Amino acid sequence: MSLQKGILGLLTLKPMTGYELKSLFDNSINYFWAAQQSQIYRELGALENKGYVTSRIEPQTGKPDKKVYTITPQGDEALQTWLNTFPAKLSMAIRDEITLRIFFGDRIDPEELKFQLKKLVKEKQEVLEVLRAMNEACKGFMTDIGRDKDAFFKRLTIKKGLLVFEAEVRWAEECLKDIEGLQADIRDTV
Amino acid sequence: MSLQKGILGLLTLKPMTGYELKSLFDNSINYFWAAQQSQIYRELGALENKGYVTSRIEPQTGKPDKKVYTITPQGDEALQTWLNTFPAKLSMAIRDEITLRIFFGDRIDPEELKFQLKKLVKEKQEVLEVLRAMNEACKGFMTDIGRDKDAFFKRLTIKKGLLVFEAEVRWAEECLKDIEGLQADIRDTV
DNA sequence: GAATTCATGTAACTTGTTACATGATTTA
DNA sequence: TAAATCATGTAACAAGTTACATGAATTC
Repeated sequence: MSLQKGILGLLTLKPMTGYELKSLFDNSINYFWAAQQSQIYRELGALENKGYVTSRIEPQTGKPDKKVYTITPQGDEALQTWLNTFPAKLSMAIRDEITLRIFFGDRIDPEELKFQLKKLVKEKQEVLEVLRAMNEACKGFMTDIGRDKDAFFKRLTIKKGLLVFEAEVRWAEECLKDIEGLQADIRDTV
Repeated sequence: MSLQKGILGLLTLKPMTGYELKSLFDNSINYFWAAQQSQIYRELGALENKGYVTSRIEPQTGKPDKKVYTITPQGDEALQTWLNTFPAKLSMAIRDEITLRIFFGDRIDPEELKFQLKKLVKEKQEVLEVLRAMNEACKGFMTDIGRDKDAFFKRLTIKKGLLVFEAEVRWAEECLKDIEGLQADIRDTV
């Protein structure tokens, strides 16, 4: 359901094709809501069946035809209803594979583990750089606070990514240090 | 797939029933890997088909019969293979509903938003308290470091929960402050 | 007397993932 | 010439969610 609401929300910005939606997901909200392209097309179909979006085909020359989706008043209302009704439990189920592996870390070669943790740090730091750039870009629209409420909320979500990913990087770095300590201890006791 | 590996990993501790596995998931690794009871039974069936676990029925008096699952050498090997082969991308797709809602926060009543954020803080802080207790409990097994490698890795995962959830609480609290600031600004400019 | 714990599961459904298929244009 | 971009989707499968069904024993 939430993916449908995410699509509706993005369509309030402007009418878009499935393809454009996919790249918007990837470039703006991917760090807190990921979506596959096949899922987007599927959900767009479902939304059209419900009358929450309409589509029109725009022929193009040289490029494939576009199918542009527009949110309807009913779609807008459905989005608003969803926004007004928070679920009983806000924190969702987590599935974090790297942590699961580390839980069974005594069965993994420490060197391999360290290699993977370093890779994780690199991955997360790349996202952090993007988020920092996004944050700076948002500041521009924030000069008169309270005016651009939209940029205000976008920045809150960016801040979430920054704080959480920074915590993850810090964790991975502490893990690296601890594992090295463990290795040194094992060498000493032999 | 990972859920199956999680089940296999927990079964290395001791043979267990689906019911016991569910409560182990809930009480120990829930904060980084959640599982539904119906999913656990389904995956246990799949694991049995693959020959990764075997089951025997233990009759009980007064209580329903138990079906105790034991990991097989093949299951152990499958787990080991999985632990040795890390995926190309370590960070998994995130779906974080509260952040999605805040992204469209300009369409939500600020008072409602604040109420929900406070609820989120409370939820997360409850988990944090459990994690802190778990962390203290683990310390007991850590007096001679390097010995109890198992407790060592369990603590690393606890640390992840602590750092990430603390970051989330900090974020929610900053959000609350920022939203109050926004409300004050709006009052002033009217 | 109602709710919780213990213990099994099934059924129906919704979401998410991976791979495939098509085909022109542009960039490296 | 190979890869990436633009643009549509389908098919098959894997994983996750919600609700239902049964039933004794225990606790509030």
